[in-house]
Amino acid sequence: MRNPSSSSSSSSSKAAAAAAAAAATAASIPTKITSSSSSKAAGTSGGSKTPCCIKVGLKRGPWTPEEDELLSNYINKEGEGRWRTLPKRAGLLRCGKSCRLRWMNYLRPSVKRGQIAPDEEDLILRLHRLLGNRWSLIAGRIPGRTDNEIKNYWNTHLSKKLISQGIDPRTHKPLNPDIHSSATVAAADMDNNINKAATVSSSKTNRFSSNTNPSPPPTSEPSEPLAHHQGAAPNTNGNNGNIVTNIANKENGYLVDDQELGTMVHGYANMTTSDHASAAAMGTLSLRSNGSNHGGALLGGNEEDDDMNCCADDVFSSFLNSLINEDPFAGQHHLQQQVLLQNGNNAHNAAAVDGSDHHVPLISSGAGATAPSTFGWESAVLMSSAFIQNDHHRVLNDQTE
DNA sequence: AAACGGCACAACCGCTCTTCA
DNA sequence: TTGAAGAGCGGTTGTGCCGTT
Repeated sequence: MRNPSSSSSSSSSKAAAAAAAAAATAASIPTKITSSSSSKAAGTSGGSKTPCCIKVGLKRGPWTPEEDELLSNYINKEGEGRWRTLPKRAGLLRCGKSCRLRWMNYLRPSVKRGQIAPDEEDLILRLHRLLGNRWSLIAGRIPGRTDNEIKNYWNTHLSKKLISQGIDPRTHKPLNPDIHSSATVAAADMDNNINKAATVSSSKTNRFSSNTNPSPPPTSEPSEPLAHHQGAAPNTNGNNGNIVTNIANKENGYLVDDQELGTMVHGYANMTTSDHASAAAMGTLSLRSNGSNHGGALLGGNEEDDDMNCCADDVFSSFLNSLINEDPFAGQHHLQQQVLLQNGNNAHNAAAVDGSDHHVPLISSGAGATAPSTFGWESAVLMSSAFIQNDHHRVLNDQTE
C-alpha cells in the first residue's frame, strides 16, 4: 500500500496524486483499503505463517482513517507505551505491535513526511557507511525520519545508486577494484581516515559473539547481509568482551561495529564515574533506543534519563559526528572535555541536544582536526575492558561453546 | 485498452533484548 | 534464577501505482 502523503522521490504525476489524496485526508491517512487487505483483516493471516498475534478477529493490513484517529486520540490522551493492551483500551481491533508501528512510523507528530533532501541522503550514506544496516541508529540521527522510511529509501534508491556507481552498498567499497570513479576514490579516502579510528577503538570482532557462526564478510546480496545480524540490536552486555580477545579484524566492512559502539558507551561510563553503582547503571545502557524515541536516542535518551545518558549520548554523537566528518579524533577531544566537565559539575547541561528527540546535529560546522589525546577512546576501550570483565567471561564462555 | 513488470512503501514477521514479578 | 510480558529492531512481504509494451 502506498501512502499518498509520503510519496517522496516520485514522478510529478505521483506527486499530484499524492496532493489530491492529501487534500482528501488532512492527516497522513491511507486512501485505499483493498479487498485483499480486508481478507487479511479477517484474521486469516493469509498463509501458513503465524501472525504475531494469533487472536481471532484482530485486523491486519492497511489502517483506515478511523483507526488512525482512534489511535492518535488515545495516545495523545494517554501517552505511548503498554502497546500490548493499548488496542483494547483504545478500542482498536489490532495487535499492539501493529499499533506501535503505525504510531511510530506514521502518526507521530514528529514524523517528517516527504522527499528525502539531498543533505539527508548524504547523511544516510555516511551513516550507513559507519553503521551498516542499523536503521534505527541512522534514523536517530536524522530528525523526523523513521527507520522504516530510511530502510525503504535505502533499498529502493541508495543501494541501487551505489551499485550503479560501482560501489558495494554494503561495504561502500568498489565492487570492481579496477573502477576508480570519483565516488569510490572518495570512499576510499574516507575509509583510510576511519580506519584510524577503528584501530584506536580496538575494533572488529564477530559482530555478534553469541552467533556461533562466524560472521562472513559482507556480500553484495541485499537480503543476506546481516543474517548474522539477527535481531540486530547490539547488546553491550554480550558483545563488548570481545574487544579483549579480538583485535583489529574489521572484516565486515562497517566502520563502527557493535563492539565499538558499545565500547564507547562503556568506556565513557567508566571514565565519568568511579561510583560503581553509576557505572553499573551505565553498563546497562543499550545501543538500542529506549522509550518513545524510536531509535532516536542511542543511549536511551529520554528526557527523564539521567545525566549520564545525556552526556554519553552527546559524546557518542560527537564521536559519530567526527567519523562522519572524517575526523576520527575530534570525538576524543570532545570526550576529554566532557569528562572534565562531568567530573567538575553537571556537564550535561551543556550537552547540545534539541528539544524533541535528542538529535545532535551531524552536519557540523567543520569539525576541526584535534590533536590526538592520550586520553581518548583508546583509554576508554581499555578501561571498559576491565569494567566489563563479567561480560568478558560470558563472551569467552560463549565462544567456547 | 489490456497486460505486464518494476517501483515505492506501509505493514507484517520473527527474533532479540530488557524488565519485572 | 527463571519465565512471561513489553518493547524494539532488521528483514521481508504485499499491494497499489505507473510506465512500457
